[in-house]
Amino acid sequence: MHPSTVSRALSAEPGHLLRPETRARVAAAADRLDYRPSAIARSLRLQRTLTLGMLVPDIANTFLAGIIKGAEEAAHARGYSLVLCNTGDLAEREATYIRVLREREVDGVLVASTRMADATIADLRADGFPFVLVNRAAGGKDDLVVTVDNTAAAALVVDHLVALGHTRIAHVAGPRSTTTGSERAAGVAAAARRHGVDARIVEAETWSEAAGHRAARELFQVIQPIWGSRPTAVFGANDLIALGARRAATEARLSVPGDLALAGFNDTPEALLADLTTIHVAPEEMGARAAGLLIARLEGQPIADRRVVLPAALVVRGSTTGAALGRRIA
Amino acid sequence: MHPSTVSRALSAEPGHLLRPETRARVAAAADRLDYRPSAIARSLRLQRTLTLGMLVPDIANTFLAGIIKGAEEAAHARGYSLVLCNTGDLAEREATYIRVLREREVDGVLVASTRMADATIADLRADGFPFVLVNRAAGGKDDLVVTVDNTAAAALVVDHLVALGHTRIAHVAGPRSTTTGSERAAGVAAAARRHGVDARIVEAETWSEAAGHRAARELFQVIQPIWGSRPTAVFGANDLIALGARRAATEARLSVPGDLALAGFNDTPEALLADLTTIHVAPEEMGARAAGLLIARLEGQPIADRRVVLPAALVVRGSTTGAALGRRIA
DNA sequence: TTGTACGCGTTATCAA
DNA sequence: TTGATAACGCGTACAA
Repeated sequence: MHPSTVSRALSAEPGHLLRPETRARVAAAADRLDYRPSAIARSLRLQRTLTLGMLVPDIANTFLAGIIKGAEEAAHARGYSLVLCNTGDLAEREATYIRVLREREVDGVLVASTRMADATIADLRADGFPFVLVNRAAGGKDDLVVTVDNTAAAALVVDHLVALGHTRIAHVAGPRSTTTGSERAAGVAAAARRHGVDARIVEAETWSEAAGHRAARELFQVIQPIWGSRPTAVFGANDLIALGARRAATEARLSVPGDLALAGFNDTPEALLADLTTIHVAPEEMGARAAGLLIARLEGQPIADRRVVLPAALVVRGSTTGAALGRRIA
Repeated sequence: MHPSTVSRALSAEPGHLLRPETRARVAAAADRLDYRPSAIARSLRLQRTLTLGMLVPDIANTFLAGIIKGAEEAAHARGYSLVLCNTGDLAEREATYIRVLREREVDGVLVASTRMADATIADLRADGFPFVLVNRAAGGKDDLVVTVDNTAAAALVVDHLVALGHTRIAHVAGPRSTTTGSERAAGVAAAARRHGVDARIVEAETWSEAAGHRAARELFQVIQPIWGSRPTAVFGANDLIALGARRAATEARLSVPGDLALAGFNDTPEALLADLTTIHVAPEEMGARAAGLLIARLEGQPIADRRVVLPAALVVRGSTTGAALGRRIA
């Protein structure tokens, strides 16, 4: 049996002419010896690995886990594997991972990391290395992006709170160094201005419950005295931050929604548990779309939209009943 | 410049004798051309990919996400990458993924999948393919395993409930087809027998909140009438199942912990949110230990313990105050 | 329809 | 100390 014949027999390409008998003989032998063609050797020859890299700030974040899940599923369905990299949103680790992934010659990368140093991403762009940005804004106009309209979604929350009658709204923003953090904060500011209501913005250091807690505690202790009276509503830039704010509120003897309305962003399982009003985004679809976009790019398929903006809808739950305003709404 | 010289210059191996000048010249050129050695070609030559596969039933499960995070971190620290595979605990997908991973010649696999068909794992064993089982029991005596003592941990929960005075305890078990599910159920049964208390066990179809809800609803509707009086405590085989049970309880107009004590397993962030008594396990350490064990095996390092059993401690929270028994405990 | 020859980019070995 | 050579396992152009 000759290697090239085996290769042809096992190839999915219909272009190869060989008689059924030979093909069958190869299949039988392969089965008997449980022969596995080496993807490594194939990658070396074809100059593609059918592998994608994925940069994520925190796997343990349930929203990001959903994105990963969707991406992995979509990638696998198209014959691609996914190499997962947890960056902790640290620029240094991001750069290291990008280097590792490129040495391993992944065909492209999905970047869900928000704090990605512009330099690193600019390198990718300059080198023409295929990538898709997920759940974060683009640097360049030509980048492939799957995201939500953070500014508009944040405004939805403010609209909702204002409709309930709130006029003093605090926003615990995500890190300003992240694209999502600054976009959502901008959305809050713009909407508040439009409604003519008062909004104060404090910044959480990270996208975690703990950082939300710290920032909200500072809000209640520092901002509130300056503001004069306390906010009647707090909007956390993601669900975790909102939950941290809830803990700080509890410590300040403020009940939710009795004394304080509370809203988050992402509609993670935690938001449902905590009965939190939030912005619903479909993470698995986001991941799947991103992987699909990257693979389309890799395989030279036509790309309709370079920027996919997924819908983001307000989900109203018990944490914003208006009870903080004297039960305006039952 | 000659390829082998470049290889030697860029190699980390200290065994290579070459003069500093040459080394510097290579480094300079590599830098100028931003040359990246091909990990693919190296893998082909060295017959190892420095890549691990990881089989997980559900990335979106926060406990598993923690395991993945720990494993990825540990792997990366040792120079390995991690290919993530989400199996949904489906035997067919597990088999497919194993095939893909072996074709890609990953050096070994971490198996956190609980429902892994014995046939597939037996294949790995028979072929001498390196693997480590994480958070699930071993099939074979010689397998490498990182787990907790599920039986003992489940007994801890029963001990706690009995100490509070509960005598009718219901366990919403995980799927019997999973090793963790059956071990925890066995632990409950044994502990109940030892204490001479009544325990009923129902089975959730999956490790999800929804399945926990369904099973608990059945518990309240079917088992309870048979039992005569309702259980005063429900122990879910993981936190999600417990939260599903809580929802079913709420629907049955039972308050927690007023009418019903509730406990879970894993101490996920959700358990903290829901103030759930649970068994604390350190998922990141579990993942890290598993990756470490696998890499030690791959690199021929001595292995002290083939079976690592991590500590599992009871964390008592508000969901089991004894209020269900007329506030035996304040 | 099948066989032959070559190259993908490394690194180990041997020769210089 | 460095250069030359072979081999890892595959896919493909070309020859037979």
